[in-house]
Amino acid sequence: MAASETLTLDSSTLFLNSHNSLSLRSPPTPPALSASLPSNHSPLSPFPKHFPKSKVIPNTRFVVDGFRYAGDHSVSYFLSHFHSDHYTGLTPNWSKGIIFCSNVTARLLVEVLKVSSLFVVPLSLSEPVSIDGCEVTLVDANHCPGAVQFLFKVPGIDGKCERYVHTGDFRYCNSMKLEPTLSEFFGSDAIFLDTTYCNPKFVFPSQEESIGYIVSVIERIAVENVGSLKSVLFLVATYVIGKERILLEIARKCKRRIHVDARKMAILRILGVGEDGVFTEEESESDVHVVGWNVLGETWPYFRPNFVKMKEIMDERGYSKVVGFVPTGWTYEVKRNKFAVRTKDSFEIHLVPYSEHSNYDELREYVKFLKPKRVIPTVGVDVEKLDSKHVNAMQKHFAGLVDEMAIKQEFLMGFHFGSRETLENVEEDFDTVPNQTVDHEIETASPELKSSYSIDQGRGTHSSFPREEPVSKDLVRLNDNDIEEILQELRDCLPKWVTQDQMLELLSSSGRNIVEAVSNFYERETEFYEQAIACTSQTSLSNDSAPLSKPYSVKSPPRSVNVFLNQTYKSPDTRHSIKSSISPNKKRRNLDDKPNKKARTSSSLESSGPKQCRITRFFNKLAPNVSQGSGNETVFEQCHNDENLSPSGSTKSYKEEVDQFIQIVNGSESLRSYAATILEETKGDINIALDIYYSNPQPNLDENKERLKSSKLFQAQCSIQDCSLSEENKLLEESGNIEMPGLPTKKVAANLVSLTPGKYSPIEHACWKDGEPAPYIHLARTFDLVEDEKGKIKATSILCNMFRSLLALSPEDVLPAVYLCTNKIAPDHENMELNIGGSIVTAALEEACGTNRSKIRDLYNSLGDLGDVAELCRRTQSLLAPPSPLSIRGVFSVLRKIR
DNA sequence: GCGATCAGCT
DNA sequence: CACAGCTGATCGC
Repeated sequence: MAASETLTLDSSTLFLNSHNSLSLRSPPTPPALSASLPSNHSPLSPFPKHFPKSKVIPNTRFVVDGFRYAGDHSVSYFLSHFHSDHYTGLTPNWSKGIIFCSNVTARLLVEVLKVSSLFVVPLSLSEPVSIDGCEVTLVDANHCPGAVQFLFKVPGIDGKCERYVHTGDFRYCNSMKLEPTLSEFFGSDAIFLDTTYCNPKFVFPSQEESIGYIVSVIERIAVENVGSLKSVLFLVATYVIGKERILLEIARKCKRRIHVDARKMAILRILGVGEDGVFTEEESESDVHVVGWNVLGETWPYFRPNFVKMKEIMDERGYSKVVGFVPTGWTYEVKRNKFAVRTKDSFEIHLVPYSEHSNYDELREYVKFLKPKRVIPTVGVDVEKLDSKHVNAMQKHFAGLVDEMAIKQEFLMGFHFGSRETLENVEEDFDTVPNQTVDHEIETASPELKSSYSIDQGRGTHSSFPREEPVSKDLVRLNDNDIEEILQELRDCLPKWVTQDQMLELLSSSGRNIVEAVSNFYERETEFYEQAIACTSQTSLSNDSAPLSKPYSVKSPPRSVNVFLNQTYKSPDTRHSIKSSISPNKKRRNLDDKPNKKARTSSSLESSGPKQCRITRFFNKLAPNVSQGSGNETVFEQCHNDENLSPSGSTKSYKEEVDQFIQIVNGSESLRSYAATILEETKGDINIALDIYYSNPQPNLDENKERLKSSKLFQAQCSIQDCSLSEENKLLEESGNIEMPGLPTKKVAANLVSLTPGKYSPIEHACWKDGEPAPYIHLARTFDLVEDEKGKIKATSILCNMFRSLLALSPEDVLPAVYLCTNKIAPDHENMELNIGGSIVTAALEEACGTNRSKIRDLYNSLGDLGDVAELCRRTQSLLAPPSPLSIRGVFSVLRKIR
């Protein structure tokens, strides 16, 4: 097969052929078999409701290591490696589907487990094949011989290709970074990860170190006993498949043959290791003998040596000393260069940590390398039940390494799409999976496909599956009508000022995926907006995108399209948090007279957008580096420090900031003194200064200045930033009803939300108006209060009030708000965990939505954390808002409104 | 009676 | 604390 060609397989065809061959071979077909054989016109049945998520690849019928769950729902099975906990369900009578695996595993299946080769399809490493319209690649897993990881490219809903990595059992090693195919899986939709040792407490050295230790012990003891012939017996405990490397390395480095029993020898032959005679079945030819796993002692729950057995063996085989090695998965007793040793009389047992699973750091390294959208643990969780608590706990270990923005965005999208989700509702999409009915295959099935081994050779055809990256840049292959249709769709979803060129760019960089294109647009809306301004010099713009509709002009160098096309749209350099200037590190830096110009510049430019960011905007923002927060500091302490650190000396000119400010707003020098005043007030914080400026669009300077100074709102804003809530409240209580044109928030005391539920009016006491998107400040205030609140009942009530306002005024924002509550929260509180439990949020929702606890509990148990929230919000929405059609346009118009 | 599954043990 | 795998009891069709 030429390298450029891709073998194309179809599991249904293979399956039917195998069955035909089977019945030809043994004419009296067992009734059970014919019953289980799918009829020609019945499609595969849907996956069972509670099919383990970690064993099925979304949007396919591919089942990985899930033979015990085999059934009529699939004929495409994958086996990552030959360990019984992964192949349980497979028997010599297996006939429920085609098994795809590595060559080595295929041989083991056929020769050891006696599975019919008709159902086994071996695949080569690193050679993509097309199976059922999906591209599948096997790469080595550095586990036991034959163990592979599976890489899947699955055609997605909008012609976009979804990518999944299933590691099987694996131990990460650096050479994986060199695997060329793997580079196509950066940012995969999910990685199914072997989380066996996903906990920092499991520490073990590299395999090389462990092997080195064993070798050194053998050599040392051999030298010590050099006088006496054949006196010391070395025993190495292994299991059936795995840890062969230890044996090979002992043989190589100690220049010894290794004795194994006949059974082990047969396996080794199948594995193709030790062909050059390193292994022998003759005891007398070696003083290194392989023994079964539990011969030297029981390993669980803790190691208990079996010296009795060792003595038996010693006497049997005529030695005077026995040294055993137990290569256990890990040991807690790893001291510096010392492994645990148990000795008695002339026996010693060395417990050697030798793992064929990744350790904690390696897992994180791999996830960091691939930066997937999700991590799906395959081990250590009860895969049968979707115990989301466990899964979530596991996933926490990878926070910051996964593409969190993508997850959040997807999550929001899923919400707007209703049930159309990728991972959560996998089974609902099974009926629509293409090419997966068995009916038409019978005609296309080639009669010569008697043995699936033969398939491997002959029938390679060009794959219809696109080989290029999902982010395809050519639109050439589409005809004009298609393009126009897509553009129209996009036009409906985007603000009017977006140009056709910009839309084409978006489409191109999103692989023609409209959903993604729109997402990307909102990611980069500021840049696009600037481009539009630069190109058209318009000052008055369409008013259908709320945040950008205000006619303020932005003077900024027109950015060339290429500049940011060449950037990843999530590049940290271009996506600064809108509030990043108050994140602890930066703020301190600024006050230390070491302003980070770059950071300030970009964050200021960022803030040239809306004055009051929306709740939903959070999801547009780059995930902050989680390690950056010190963790224990609260915002309150932080701000306190700031005040101490910024005495009157802060009247220093802020010249750079003023320059920036003027450049951002419109460049007129007449603004200079005004700008300087605001910046002085805001201690040089351009973000706030801009907020203030834009909240007073008519700069009658002196008057404005005075107004600003006395503006309770301004002070309130500052104090929100500074987190001195009591001050703010006092000011707000004194304040009248000064109208602030263009400012979305009403002047409402920050602490109203802490009123008792009876006294709190969700509409009157909210800080924004009906129909408007909810502002962050709503959450920020609530979180401030809740954080300070010790009493659970009070905290619940505060949150409850918060949700009541959201439900009443901006129901669309409920979900983001819940999400923010249960995870990271508003920008002001970036890098802080809200110090409340999910139960309080639940209780608040319960009260706010009028649901009862058991319903929420049920949802929580059946759907998991995110699902629970999404479902809850869906229900809440259906109760409190008129049901909206879940069309794509509806979705985006909703999104547009939110933003 | 048979295969699938599980507890218990190595 | 969860590395693999065997065996015999039990379940269920």
